[in-house]
Amino acid sequence: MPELPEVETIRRGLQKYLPGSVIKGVDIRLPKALHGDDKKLIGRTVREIRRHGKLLVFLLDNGLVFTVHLKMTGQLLWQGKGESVMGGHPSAGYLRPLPHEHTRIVMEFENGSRLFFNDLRTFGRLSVLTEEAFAEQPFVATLGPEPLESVFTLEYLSARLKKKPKVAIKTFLLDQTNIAGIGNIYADESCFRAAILPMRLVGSLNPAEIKTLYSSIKETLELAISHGGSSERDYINAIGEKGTYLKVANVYHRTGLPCSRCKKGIIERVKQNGRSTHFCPVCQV
DNA sequence: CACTTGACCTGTCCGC
DNA sequence: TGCGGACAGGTCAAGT
Repeated sequence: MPELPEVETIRRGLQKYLPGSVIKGVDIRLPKALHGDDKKLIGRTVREIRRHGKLLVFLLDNGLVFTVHLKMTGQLLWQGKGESVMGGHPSAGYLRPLPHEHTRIVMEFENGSRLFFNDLRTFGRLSVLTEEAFAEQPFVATLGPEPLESVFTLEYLSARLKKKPKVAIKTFLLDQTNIAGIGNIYADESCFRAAILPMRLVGSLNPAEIKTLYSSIKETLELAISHGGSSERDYINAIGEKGTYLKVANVYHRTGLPCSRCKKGIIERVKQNGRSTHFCPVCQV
């Protein structure tokens, strides 16, 4: 489900409400959804919520963290004491009281608020570990730079692209060790913004195109965050609201519709690495 | 070594 | 209406 803009939207919501809350209990309704020792969470205070790519990291006191990866259909919903934030599922197009049958973990806090982890497809995970163990996780240790932070420079992107000339541009963008947080929607949308075909090989990019791709990635992600992300079916933020990016999307889920830029092309969809790739065959070259 | 495919799951949607 | 197959935001292991 969620890519950088969606996870960042959830993070901002949680960061507003959660810090200072003390964990009182953890109800694990699907055992495999939690890795590590949940008993260590009891009595800990949530200090801060960070994001590394698509991974949410909850910093607790005493050097402990818990992480949440939502994978395809995960949701994190915060409910204040006595409030009734509803959990969307799915595609149903309506919200239901929490917990419901796709609620995998419920965290209860001393102040009466609760955090619900819903996940239809059960790919998502909550992990409890020390800060050191977290940093050593292969996925974290090899994660590429945050595309909206200063570490992600044009020079970095150029150098990294030069190392993988034979892979398709979209494949490069989806590889989390190159750049953190880009998924299928924003890979396609970034390529459209850059007017570059996603299936082209990295080695075919000239310096001007690399520069355009660089700014397109940043602009696309910033625009998506400003829309609160994309709600295709399952995604809702920490308080149950949908994101509106798909209303301004140019190619994702617009197969067969006219191109918003050149007005001539009809958006096409092809399979690339087993996933859908959307593009305008006329103005993306 | 680098790249591709299948597996992990549940659910929806489309065509016949 | 029923049924089979394709497809869905991600990542990892296994295979080529």
